[in-house]
Amino acid sequence: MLGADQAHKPLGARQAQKLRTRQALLDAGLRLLEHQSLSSLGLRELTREVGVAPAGFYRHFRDMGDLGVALVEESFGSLREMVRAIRGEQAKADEVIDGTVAVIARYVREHRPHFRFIARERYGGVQPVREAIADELRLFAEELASDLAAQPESEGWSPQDVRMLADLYVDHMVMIAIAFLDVPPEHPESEEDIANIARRQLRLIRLGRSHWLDD
Amino acid sequence: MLGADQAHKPLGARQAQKLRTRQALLDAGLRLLEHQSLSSLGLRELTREVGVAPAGFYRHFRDMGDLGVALVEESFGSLREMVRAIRGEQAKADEVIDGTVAVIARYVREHRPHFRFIARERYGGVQPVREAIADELRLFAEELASDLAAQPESEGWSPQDVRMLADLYVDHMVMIAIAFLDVPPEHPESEEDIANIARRQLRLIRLGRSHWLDD
DNA sequence: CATGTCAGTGAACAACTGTCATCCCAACTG
DNA sequence: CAGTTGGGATGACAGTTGTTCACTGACATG
Repeated sequence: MLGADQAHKPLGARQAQKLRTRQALLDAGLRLLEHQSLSSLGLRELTREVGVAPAGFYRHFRDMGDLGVALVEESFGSLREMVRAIRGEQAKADEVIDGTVAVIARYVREHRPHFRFIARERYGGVQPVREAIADELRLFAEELASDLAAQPESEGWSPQDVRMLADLYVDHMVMIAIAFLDVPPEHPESEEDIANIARRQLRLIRLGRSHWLDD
Repeated sequence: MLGADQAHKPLGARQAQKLRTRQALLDAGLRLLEHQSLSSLGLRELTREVGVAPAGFYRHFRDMGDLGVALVEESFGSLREMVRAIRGEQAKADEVIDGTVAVIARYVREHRPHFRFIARERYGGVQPVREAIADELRLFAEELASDLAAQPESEGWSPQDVRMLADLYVDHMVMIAIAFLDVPPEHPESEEDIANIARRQLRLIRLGRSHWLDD
């Protein structure tokens, strides 16, 4: 009755199976959502794909929006690794930009369905999912803002200006990731073109940043 | 059999009525799409709202995607006026930015359902609609690029760099418009906050532009 | 005035949808 | 080893969905 054990090692075979079905539902959902949006995904369509009775869905999720929120958390979970990778490396300005674009490209390459889902549902028809994505992105922007504020280039900047720069960066990084989504996975030759444009755009923003206090 | 008359004045009462129901379908669609996405909008749900038999829908559109594409054209039709308003005025740099943000705000205020539709379906589940939106935005970016290229600030710029700047501007203007979407129409007091952030972001991009060739 | 065109109708189709009460049986608990 | 728990299956419920069809009647045309 108390849910998962406090110690997470000895997971009963009972709840292990439950988690497996839950994960199967999430995986199948992500697969089906590659070519349609969440609001048009049917409960039976999903359970049919997994091989589970329709009623079994309710053992794991209240409704489709609930599953969508779970998918948001899963997506941003793997994105958080990407963020740490960017924040970790301290290097020259151009190297930071190159590394950022490379990490975005890698993330999209390795988590394509996840990010496609995020892009599609960011302004999609299911409100709780929209809000979950907005929350995650806001959290992302706040972390980036505190990083930027700690850098010497931000000396003399007001907190509001740092935040507006962070928002600009986050919005644009999402746009970059979406651009990477369009390159066909079978032959990623055009990926370098997109990366080139993205790098120049980020460089232009950085240039604007370094002259912000020029008067 | 030849469709509409070449002279568009003497419109038969017959086809006038047809256009009226077609417009009624588009209007009702836009209304219903305010809180859901196109892929979840049902054909019967729409015809019921208009007061037309379900089969009557096919007299005007092949399917829902077809109606969606028509809505895209309608949306960008009113947006084109906004673009002309921005391109028309020639003024100091800061005034251009202020005017741009103001025009975006006005467009969203006056065509809120149209733009909400665009934002939701830009990466939504219906492929033809996605492509129609992408085409319109690409056209927009090309026009903006030719405008930018004609300005003295672009001297020495490669066409590719002008285009990457135009893409950056277009993407960000869309983000600004989406931000305006979230302000409640009943009391638009927070609109000025969003406008302030948007102006500073555009100013930062312009700053980067003016130092692009600095070395 | 007669004829044909065609936007819109109403009925019927098969397939699908979310939801529920119920039972089953493997896995846990003491 | 008994008893309880709970994930999953079953089958049925009442609606809804998109699509097709023959049709009607107001308009347009010759």
